[in-house]
Amino acid sequence: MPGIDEVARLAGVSAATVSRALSGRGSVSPATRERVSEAATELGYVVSSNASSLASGRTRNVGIVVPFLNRWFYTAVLEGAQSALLSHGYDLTLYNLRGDAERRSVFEDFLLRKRVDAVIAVSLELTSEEVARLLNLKKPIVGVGGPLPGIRTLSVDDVAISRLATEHLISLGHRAIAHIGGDAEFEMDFHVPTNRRVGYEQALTSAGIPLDPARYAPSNFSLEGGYHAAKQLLGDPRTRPTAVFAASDEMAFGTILAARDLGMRVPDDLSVVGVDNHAYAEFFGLTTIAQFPELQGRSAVEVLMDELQPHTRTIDTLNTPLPFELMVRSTTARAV
Amino acid sequence: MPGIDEVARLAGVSAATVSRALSGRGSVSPATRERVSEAATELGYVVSSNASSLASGRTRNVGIVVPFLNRWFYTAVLEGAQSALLSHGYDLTLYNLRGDAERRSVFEDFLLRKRVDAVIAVSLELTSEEVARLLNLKKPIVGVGGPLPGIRTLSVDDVAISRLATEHLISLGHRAIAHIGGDAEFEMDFHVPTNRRVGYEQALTSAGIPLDPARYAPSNFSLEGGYHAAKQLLGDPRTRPTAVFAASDEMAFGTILAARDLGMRVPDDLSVVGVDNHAYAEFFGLTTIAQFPELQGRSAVEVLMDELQPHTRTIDTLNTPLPFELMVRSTTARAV
DNA sequence: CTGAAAGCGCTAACAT
DNA sequence: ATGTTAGCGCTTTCAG
Repeated sequence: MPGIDEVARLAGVSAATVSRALSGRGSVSPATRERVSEAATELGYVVSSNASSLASGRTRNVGIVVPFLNRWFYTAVLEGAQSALLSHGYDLTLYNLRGDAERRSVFEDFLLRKRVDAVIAVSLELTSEEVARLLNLKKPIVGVGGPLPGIRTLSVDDVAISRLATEHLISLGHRAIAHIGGDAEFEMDFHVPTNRRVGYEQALTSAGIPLDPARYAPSNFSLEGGYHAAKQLLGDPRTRPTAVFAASDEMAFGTILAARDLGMRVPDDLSVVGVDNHAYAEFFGLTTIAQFPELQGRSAVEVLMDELQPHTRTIDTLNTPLPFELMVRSTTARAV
Repeated sequence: MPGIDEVARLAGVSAATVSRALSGRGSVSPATRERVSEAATELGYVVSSNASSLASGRTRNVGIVVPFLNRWFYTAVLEGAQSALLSHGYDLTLYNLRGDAERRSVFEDFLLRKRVDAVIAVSLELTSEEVARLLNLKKPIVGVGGPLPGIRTLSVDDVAISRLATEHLISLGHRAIAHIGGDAEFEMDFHVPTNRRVGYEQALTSAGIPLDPARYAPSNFSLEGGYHAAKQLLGDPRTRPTAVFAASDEMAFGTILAARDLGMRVPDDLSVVGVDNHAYAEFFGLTTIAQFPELQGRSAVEVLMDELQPHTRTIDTLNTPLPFELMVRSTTARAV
């Protein structure tokens, strides 16, 4: 492992120049820069991130905090963020909060070690103390997926998404439209559910369809939860809805399976629409609202990079609202 | 952000003593240790990992390299590893290889920055050059899930797993047992498929059941892939198997859905067994072989910790073969 | 058991 | 554009 001095010697310059040439900060003549690069590759030199960080105060590393790993949405955001960071030359340190002890130590120790230049918080509901600790870092922070008080957040417009989903069903002639959303417990961590429900209700109201509490089933965003909620909703043939809007694709899959088990055909007897465009959505032919979580991760990184290195920005993701898109497949059809 | 000197001043000792007291290396009297800890908490002091790493050569950070994030197995391993690392006070830097450019820079730049004390490679098929680079780091490395030439690896016994799965079917009286495994392309990244097929064939042969190439369908370990492979296998009613052993739960789910679509009942007309104990397995009532990927991640960390801090080890995960377990649910039944 | 002193390997003024 | 000089904030000999 050669050090900067050996590169300097080989290139016939000082260590300072090597540093400048390799990092791109400060001016170096093209010729020297070239010689330095060659010397560096020849020796297989790679800067020691610790020494560099200590001296410069920059770590080229961002922390990303997620509540779980085992849900499709988080890993997709993570992939987007990871790949964007890599292309900017940044490392990504992962903090998974699954568990109270872990949660405490992440906020009270790990994030304070000055190992990160910035933090991305994914779909987290944080206590005010946790938010305070984050802000105390005096580092750029951006949230993805859920509004955090005092922290800038990238989120899709959940109300608009569910309005769109519901309007799609209405436009197909459905009026008996049920909704499977989140329950109180789930709300704690996401507060996405409420927004989705609001959009659903707005759409119904605009269409002059009265709201019916019996058409709402709380669930937990999982396949299994969706299955049980759907059974509940579809069980009574006299009150059966003709369409279900599920607040996540996984719950929509559960709904499709429940409908089959009840002998209903999708979409003939029941239309189903979800939200996410999950990896399985195409397989199930699920009509859904895509929300591009990878892009969300990517955008979060762009926002941070813009703060970290103000001139480097390529595209203006900062003021673009996050996109979503209705993907019409084969689980929705005209009401009979 | 207070520095070590302020803590030293408040505790009335030198910076060296603070360092010793807080890190646990070198001897400090209990009384002093106590005073130092108090001073540290009072000031909210947390060591700067960069300064510490630079001075000590230890980073308290391990890198984990995965080929994808969007498969259940990887995130499960990741969760296990993350949580184990956290409890040891280590950070986890994630490298996701999805893409050639990314792959190159991970191996040629990122891993060389001396930011990690050790590396975990998950289910990776590496070129010999990549392996060489890893070994060149002179850092502890452990693989999870696939044998890497020259690198110690933790893997379940895939042959034994699939022998068990197949024997379970045989013991239920099945003789027409099909297998859905990996295809050539997939083999590149995992080489798990071959082992699974070997176990399947061993079990059949031991039971005196002749192998039939028509009973094997290659696929790609996905739900969709399993679905199509199963349709192929089950399509002809005259040659239909009475049981299917799928090399992953996702493919098993696909098989179940394909069977339904063909009007077959599971397990009455068809028994299905998978491998993984995927999060959805219980929902589908799938009989499967659990392989505890979280534990695999956890064990990988224990192995590394054992090298990094030789005396600290709690349990002996080093010489224990990785466990797997047949979970009998409701997709397997006696052959009719 | 504790303190003083010498770096770890780089970067950032400040000169030139 | 480049070199010189101080550190960045800790850890670790080495003394005592």
